[in-house]
Amino acid sequence: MNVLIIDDEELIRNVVKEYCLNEGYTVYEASDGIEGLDVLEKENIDIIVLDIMMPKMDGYTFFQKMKEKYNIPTIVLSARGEEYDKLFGFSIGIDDYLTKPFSPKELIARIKAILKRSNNNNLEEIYTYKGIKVDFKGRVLYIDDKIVDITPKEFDILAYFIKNPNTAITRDQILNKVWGYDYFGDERTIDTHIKILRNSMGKYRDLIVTVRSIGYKFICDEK
Amino acid sequence: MNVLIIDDEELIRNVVKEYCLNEGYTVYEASDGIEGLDVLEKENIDIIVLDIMMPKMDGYTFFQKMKEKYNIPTIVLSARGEEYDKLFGFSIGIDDYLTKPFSPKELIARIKAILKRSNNNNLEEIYTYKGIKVDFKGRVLYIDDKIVDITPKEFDILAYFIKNPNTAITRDQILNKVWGYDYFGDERTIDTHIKILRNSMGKYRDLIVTVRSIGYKFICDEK
DNA sequence: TTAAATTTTCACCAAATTTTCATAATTATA
DNA sequence: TATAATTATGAAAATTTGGTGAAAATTTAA
Repeated sequence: MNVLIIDDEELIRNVVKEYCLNEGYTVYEASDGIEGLDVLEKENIDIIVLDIMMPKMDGYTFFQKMKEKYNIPTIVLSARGEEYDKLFGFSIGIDDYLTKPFSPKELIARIKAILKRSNNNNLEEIYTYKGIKVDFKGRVLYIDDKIVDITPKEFDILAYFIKNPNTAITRDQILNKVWGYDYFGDERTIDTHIKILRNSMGKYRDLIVTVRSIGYKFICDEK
Repeated sequence: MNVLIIDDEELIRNVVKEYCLNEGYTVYEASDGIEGLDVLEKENIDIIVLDIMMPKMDGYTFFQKMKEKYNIPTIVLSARGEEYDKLFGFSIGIDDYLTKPFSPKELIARIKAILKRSNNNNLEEIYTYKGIKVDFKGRVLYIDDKIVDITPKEFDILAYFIKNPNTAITRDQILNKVWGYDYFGDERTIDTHIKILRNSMGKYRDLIVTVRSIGYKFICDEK
C-alpha cells in the first residue's frame, strides 16, 4: 500500500509516516499540492492524506486537480476553526476527514477502513481464460473445471500474473508484490514456486514463460 | 427512500442532507427528538440518522419512544467520549453508530448496508441448505431438523458465513463483523470458535473449509 | 453472591507450506 | 563445440500454520 501524505508541517508528516511504516505501508511525502501532483505522476498511490492549509497550492486546489486525472481515496486533515462550510463544499468526493490535532491511531484506523472498502468493491470477479478459471473471492483455481489444490503463495503469484498479462515480470517485482517490501530471501526461491505453480496448471503450464535473465511472463492472447 | 436526520447542529444536517440527496434519497430534518417524533407521524420514514446529544429531547429518549410505536432502522451519531451511550445504544437495538466527526461517505455506506440488510431480513428469515436450517429471527440452528445448542458467538459467525458463501474470509474480517470495529484480541481465538462451530454442525462440519494463511470459507453449491 | 455458561488464551502437535541447496538441464555466445 | 550463465528440478530442512484440549478469564443467569 502506497500512502501519500501532503502537509507543510514536517512534524505532522513524520508522525503519520512513522505510523504508516509501522503498518507496512510505503509512504511518500509532499509539502504542498504541487509536490503532491508530482508524486502522483511518478508513483502508484493508493490513498492520500491531505492537509487543507498549505503554501503554494492548497488542499482544495490539489484535490480538484487530482480528481481530474485520478480517483484516489483521500482523507482530509483540517485544523479546528477552519471554515467548515468550505470543507463541506467539496466534501462530496472526499472519503473521510479528521480535525487537528488528531490521533495517529485514529488516522490509521480510518485509512484501513477506506482501503478495505475500496478493496471489497474490486473483489467480485472470476477470471477465465482457456481452461483456466480463477475465483478470486474464494481463492480457488480450476483447471478444465476441476479444482486444483493450490498453496497460498502459488495463488498470489498466479493472481499477480493474471493481473499483468503479457508483461515480463522480474523476480524482484514478484518478491515485492507477493512477499512484501521487506523480504530478504533468495531470489531463486521464486524458481521453485514457479515450478510448483506450473505443475498445478497442468497442460497450461506453458502459459508461464521464462524470460531469460529477467523473470517470467504470463501469456494471454485475449483482451 | 425517506431518511430522517435528527441533529441540533444545522451544519451536520446539511452535510448528511447533501450526501443523501446525492444518493436520490428524500430527506427530512429535525433539530431535536420532539420534532423527530412529529416527522415520524406525518411521513413514512425508512431510516433514521440520530444524534445523541440534543436539547429538549435527547437521542436516547427519542429512540425509546420511537421503538414503542415504530421499528425503524436507526444509525446513531455520537461524539467521542460518549462511550457509554454507544454501548448502551447497541444493547437496545440500534443498527449502527458513528462517532463524530464522521465521514459522510461512511455514513452513506452504512445507510445502504442497513437498508439492504433490512430488506434481506424480511425476505429470508430462515435459511436452509442441505440439512442445515438457520432461523435468524429466533437464532436457532437445526441440523437435520434437530435443534442444536449453539452459543451467541457461534451463531454470529455462522450467520456471517452463510451471508457470504464461497468467499474466503480473513480472521480479521470475522473479528470486525462479529466482534466489532475495535476489538483487539488474539486472532487465534477465531480458530477455537471455528472448532466449536464445526462440532455443532455435525456431519456438515466440512462445509466450513480452512483457507490456509487467509481464514475460512463456507461452501455452498446452490445459488 | 454464587454457579453455570461462554469466551479467550495458550501451548503442544501434526501437517502443510516455504525455503534452501545441490545437481541437472537448457540457453546464449564466443 | 566449448564455456559460462541461467533456469529447472527433486529432495531435504526449516518454518509457518491450523487443530485441539485444557485452563483461565469473563460474562451471564439464577
